[in-house]
This record gives sequence, C-alpha cells and structure tokens, in this order.
Amino acid sequence: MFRGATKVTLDAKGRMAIPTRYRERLASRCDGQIVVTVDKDYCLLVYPLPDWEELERKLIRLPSMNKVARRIQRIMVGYATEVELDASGRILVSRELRDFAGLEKQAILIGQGNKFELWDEERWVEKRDAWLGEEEEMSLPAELESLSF
Amino acid sequence: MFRGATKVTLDAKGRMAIPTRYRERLASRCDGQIVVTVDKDYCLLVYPLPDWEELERKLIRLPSMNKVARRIQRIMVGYATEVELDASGRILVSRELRDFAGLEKQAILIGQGNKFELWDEERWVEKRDAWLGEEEEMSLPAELESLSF
DNA sequence: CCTATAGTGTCGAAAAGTGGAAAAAAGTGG
DNA sequence: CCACTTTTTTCCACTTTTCGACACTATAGG
Repeated sequence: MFRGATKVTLDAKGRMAIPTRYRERLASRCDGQIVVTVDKDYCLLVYPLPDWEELERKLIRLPSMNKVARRIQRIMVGYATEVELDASGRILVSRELRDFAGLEKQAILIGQGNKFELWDEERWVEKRDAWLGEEEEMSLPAELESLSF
Repeated sequence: MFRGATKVTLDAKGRMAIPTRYRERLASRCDGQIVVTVDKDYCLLVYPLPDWEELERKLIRLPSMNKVARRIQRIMVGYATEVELDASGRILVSRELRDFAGLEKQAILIGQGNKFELWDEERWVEKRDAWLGEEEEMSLPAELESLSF
C-alpha cells in the first residue's frame, strides 16, 4: 500500500524523482515499469504496470454502447503512458501529461493504495481546501455516517 | 495495445511522423501498411491493415437494409485510405481526410488499443474538457459506479 | 563535523523530426 | 499523340530533441 503526501519537483525536462521509500516496492512489484495517465479532476494517476493492466482490462470490458463509459475509456487509455525508472530513480512525465495536469515545477505526490496521484501543488491546495469547505453541506452515504475516524 | 497521447505535427504536404515507440510494433504487425479512415466524432482512425480488414468485414456483413448501418458503412469504408510508412517513419494524410478532421499543423495522436485516433489538437482539447465537465451530471452505468480507479 | 545517500542539473552523443530538392508520375490542353 | 504543367513521391541533409551518463549540491544521520 502506498500512503502519504510528498512534495516533489519536476526539472526542466519533466523528470520527477520518485521518493526513495517507494522505490524498492516499485522495483519488486513491476521492475520499475510504471504507467501514468490522467484523472477527471485534472491530476495524474501513477500505476505500477500490472495494476494498470488490470484496470485497463476492466475499462475495455465496459459496455461500449454507453457514452460515458466510452469517454472515460477513451481518455484514460488515451493518455496512459508507459514510463520507466531511470538510473537515479526518476520518471519522465511527458509534455502532454504535464499540460493536462498543469504541472509546473512544484508538485505533490499522494499515495492512494495501489497507485499515486500527482498534482500541481497549487492546484492541489486549492482543491483540497475547496473540498474541506464543501463537505459540511453534503449528505453522506450511510457507510460514511457510521464510520469513526 | 496502443496507449498514450502524443503531440504530432503535420507538414505542408500533410505528412505525419508516427511516434517512434509505436513503429516497431507497426512494422511487425502490418509491415508498415496502415489504413486511415474517419470517425463520427470528426477525428481520424488509424488502423494496422489487418485490424482494419477485420473491421471492414464486419461492416460489410451488416444488414444492408438498415439505414444507419448503410450510412456507417458508406462513410467508414468510403474514406478508408491505405497508406504506408515512408523511409523516415511518416504517413501521408490525404487532403480529404485532413479536411474532414479539421487537421492543421498541430495534431494529437491517441492510442486506443488496436487503433489510434488522430485529432486536431484544438478540437481534442475542447471535446475532452466538455466530456470531463459533463460527466458529473450524468448517471453512470452500474458497472462504472462499482469500478475503482 | 564528516560521510553517505538522495536529489538536481548539465553535457555530449545519438536518434528522431522536419523541410526541401530532385525525380517520377499523373493530369491537361493543344 | 505529344508536350507542358502540376502534383506526387522519394531521397537526403540539416536541425532539434531525447536519452543516458556523470558530477555537483543539499540533506540527514552517525
């Protein structure tokens, strides 16, 4: 399980160093083979290759007559880019992906179980605070009501 | 599986360089023989020849009394153009196809499993953002609701 | 304070992308 | 039917980008 938030920087070429504490796990899980794609909230998703492949299979099996399903498929598979850890533990985030997520120099990498989310730092802070502010007005599903933190 | 989005440019003659990472696969799958046709969303579809032929057979077998089927057949088969990778890995996109998809200089090539989609960049960004924006208001099919990314 | 490790940036070689020119082919009109 | 024009195709050379290696800097731990 990947957890925790880490500030990371992208250099001029768009390379990003994966925090050391995740490297060994990534090496053993997928031999450094990683897939980066996009999320509808305009951040990037970073998957070990096998985990991505599993998700991809599920996406492809969705009913292809359904518009919404087709769109998600198109966008997620369409942006999914294979990358590899380089000799110093960095991955190269393509221009196309950086553009999508508005990634500049400062970014934040967020562990989310079997994947990571990668956000432009500024965008992350904005979104996060917006979400925390909204929350109050929204009704929670039953499962959440009964959850004690 | 073809995946990932790549910015490409068309030169004055309409030639487009296929991203290197796909070339070897195209060479082995279809010896550089490619078919380009149109999609109802006003982009182009790029198939390795054998994959196109399979789809074409299916199209031709559709009930020819059915209006919608006839139209799809007519348009997709009608625009399907065979092209070949040249010595520097480019394909020539005909004027007719470029006109259909509104392709100017900047385009984006999107991997979609056994084929690619080729979009005018501006048009792609507009569509993509419209889809991502709409999504929220639409009801998702049960399969999607239960899918965790 | 020193050493080890992680992080960041730069440089050079190699590969890829781009455009142009020349040759070939096709089209057009007399 | 031939000559001329226009388009298409192939080939080559130049420019740009990419990739890998390395070196320097910063940081944390001993």
